[in-house]
Amino acid sequence: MANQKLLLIDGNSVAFRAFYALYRQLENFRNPEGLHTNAIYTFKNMLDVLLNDVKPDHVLVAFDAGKTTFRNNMYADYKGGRQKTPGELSEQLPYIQELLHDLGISTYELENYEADDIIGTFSRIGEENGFDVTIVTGDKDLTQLATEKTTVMVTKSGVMNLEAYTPEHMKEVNGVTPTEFIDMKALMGDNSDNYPGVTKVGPKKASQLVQEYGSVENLYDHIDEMKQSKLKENLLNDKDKALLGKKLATIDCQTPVTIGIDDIKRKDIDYPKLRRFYEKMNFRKFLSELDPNAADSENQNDENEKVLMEYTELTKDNLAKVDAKEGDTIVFYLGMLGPNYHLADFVGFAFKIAGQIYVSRDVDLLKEENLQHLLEDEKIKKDVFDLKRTTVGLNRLGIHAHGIDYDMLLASYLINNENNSDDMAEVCRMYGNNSVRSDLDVYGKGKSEQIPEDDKVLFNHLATKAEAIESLKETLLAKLKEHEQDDLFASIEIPVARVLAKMEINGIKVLPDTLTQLQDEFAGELSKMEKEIYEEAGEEFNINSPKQLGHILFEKMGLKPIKKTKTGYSTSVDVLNQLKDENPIIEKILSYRQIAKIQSTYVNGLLDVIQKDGRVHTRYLQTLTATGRLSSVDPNLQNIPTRTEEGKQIRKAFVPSQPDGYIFSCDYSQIELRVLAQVSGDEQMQEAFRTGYDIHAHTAMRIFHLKSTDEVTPLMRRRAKAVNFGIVYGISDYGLSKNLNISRKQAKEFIDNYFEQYPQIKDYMDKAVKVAREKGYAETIMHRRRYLPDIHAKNFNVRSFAERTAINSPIQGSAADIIKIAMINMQQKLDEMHLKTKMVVQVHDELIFDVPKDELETIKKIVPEVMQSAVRLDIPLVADSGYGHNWFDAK
DNA sequence: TAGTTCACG
DNA sequence: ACGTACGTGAACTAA
Repeated sequence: MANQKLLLIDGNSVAFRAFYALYRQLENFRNPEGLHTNAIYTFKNMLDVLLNDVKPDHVLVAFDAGKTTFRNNMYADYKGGRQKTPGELSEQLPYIQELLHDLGISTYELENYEADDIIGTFSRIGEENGFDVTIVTGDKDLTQLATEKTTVMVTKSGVMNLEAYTPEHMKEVNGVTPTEFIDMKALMGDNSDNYPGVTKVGPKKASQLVQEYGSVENLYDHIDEMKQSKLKENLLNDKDKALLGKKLATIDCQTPVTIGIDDIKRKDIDYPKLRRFYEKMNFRKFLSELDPNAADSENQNDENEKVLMEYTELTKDNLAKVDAKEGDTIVFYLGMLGPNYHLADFVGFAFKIAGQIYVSRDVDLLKEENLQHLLEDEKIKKDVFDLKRTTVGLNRLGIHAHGIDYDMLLASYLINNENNSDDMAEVCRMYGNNSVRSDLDVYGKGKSEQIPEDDKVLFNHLATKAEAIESLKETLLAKLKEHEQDDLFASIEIPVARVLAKMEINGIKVLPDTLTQLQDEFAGELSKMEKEIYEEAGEEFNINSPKQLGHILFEKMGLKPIKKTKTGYSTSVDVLNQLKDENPIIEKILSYRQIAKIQSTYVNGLLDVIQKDGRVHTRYLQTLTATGRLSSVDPNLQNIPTRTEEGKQIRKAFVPSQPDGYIFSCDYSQIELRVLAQVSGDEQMQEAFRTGYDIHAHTAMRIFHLKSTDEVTPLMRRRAKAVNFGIVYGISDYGLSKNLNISRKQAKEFIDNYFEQYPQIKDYMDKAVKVAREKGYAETIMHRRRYLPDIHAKNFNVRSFAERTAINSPIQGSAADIIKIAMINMQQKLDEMHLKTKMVVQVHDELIFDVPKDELETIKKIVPEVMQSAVRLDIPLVADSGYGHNWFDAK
């Protein structure tokens, strides 16, 4: 018979991980009493996985008892300086214990000892009683307990991802055995436990020493044999620290526990109590798991209680009841199936007017005179969830919405774009409203997506949405105000949403014939290249498969793999570029890839999305990016090729709606660097922009210490340009060296020179990071926020990333603010002047127009003017333009 | 559905 | 000593 299984869990450490795994959801996980529940929820999820995997007969969850332990007697500062447990977590700990008891799982804590020691003790007891032991923790310290019979599982990222430390795995990771790991820690110290170890000895050196000497004691016994070095000196100086470290690092496996192995056998689950617990915590998922049969009625009750709302179903006969007058504010919700509102089926709609809710599944009712009037009258204000979606949807019904001044989706995106969702249920939940069911729930997904047949279900759904838009409006507006974002909301995002709706509805004309021509050309080239590649390779294979390609290049042909990915060899461009000279096949693969990309993504991709009107209608996602930029989908019009000759051909298919008209394009010159010059206030760079220099040449002159820009060579300019870009991204010498293919040292020199020449930019970068640390977010010129919780991360990489983000976001985001303002002003100008020209595409720093022949001269004049005057900065904004009979010629 | 690659600013 | 440029979307393969 197989051994019995014992599962030991480090309660505090796992709760800690669980808490931070869902830290971003902290405020979404609250029970009705306001208690945070994210750690409890995640802990239970993880426990389920463990119980299922390990199938233990005995389980113990150990907790830390008090503040001080026997280790503090040896070293007063043990764990000193550690940030204290956040209140939002400590309030959850008692409930985790309660949950465990309801589940029939024992918990234990022992005065004067840490959870580690309890676990050590029970792993020993378990082994002695013939158990296979599994330990689960978020703390690597416990890996010293790994033996042939004991496996230590340590959380990697999040909670669900565990790394199993067996003695073999320890050897792989640290180069030492589990017991030797104690000596390793003694030498290197432990920052988080606040003991120092030996000066200048880190994990690598410590591991080496332990491998050589076996233990700290043995090392010092033989230290005289070591030849004189800084290391030896440090070891001698810090001998006390090393010996103390060893004591601190050693887990006590002989603690005087007052319970035995039989006491921690799993007991029966107390279902009634567990149910009450889940109810108290508002854990609907676990409740429905409890007994799936009862779940339906449970949910039903729940729903009835919360959602059964008063509403009137609208029909042709009672339409007259629905009425509002100028100055009134009403709520409107238009339901559509699926994300693409240009094509989606209508589901129904809801109004809330003067406390009354009206619903119907028949959207044609909206065309009835009084309803259409409600929606089109500018003076009757409408509150909605997703202005753009609603406007485009109504437009398909021939209704031209006006007077939508409030959009719940946009508001919640501005308040916090981090966990923003376009699912209304999720947005509501963030603000403590759980009444709205998610569309996924109500409509289903994929093949089984459908409109509920039951009127009650559908109407309740629509009604709760109308209700929630209204009931949360005050909260959201107050938040906007608190963030000083009322202006950003009302004067930028709402108006730009209206502009975007117009652009999407209009679409841009794409000629299928131009694309099919390209399709033939590319198909010919591709099959030719394919043959050549097969010949060189000596066999046929799928060139598009990185796996197969890697096999051919690096195994069959013996080229040296430069980079690896998670799954195998990397075959990306920069790898292949480095291998170019090795074999002629490389060049062919590169060209093949390039053409294949253009063929599948752009030629075929675009052909698939041309609508009946001969146009493509993209959707601009206004509530997605972290920085405030737009993104574009179905199709993405923001990444149409421009860098290669073949790619550019695609642009020839984008044409004006009238055969003799023009595509007019206007883009900001260096907008991000100009924003940087503005927000940093750097005199040198501002001066360069004011005098209209070529900014990259100017930078080259300065960082290479030249007298004039005449001395700048193309190489210098190229390098200076890369540095300018790097600065915007939050530069590092490594990144720059890789980008420019130069040494890291040289890259560092460029950067140092740069900061010397533009000192205020350096100040800006430091300040951006500092401010983000203090406030927890970065901000654009228009108060658009980006929260950066990772700025406090312990992990260097995670933190560094947040720091670069703190530098980049205000720059990228302010540039996004500026072009949004330009778009609003531009549309207003087009309207005022009654022009037929349409704004059709936005590509971050560029606007594209569909211009009738006779308006070209006007447009040439007003577009750059409007863009350049969007905001007033200390330096000029410059916009360059071009035009032609298609997008290709518009440059 | 995740991972890789590559198109854009 | 750490291991990196910032922001996106789509196609494809392979599980």
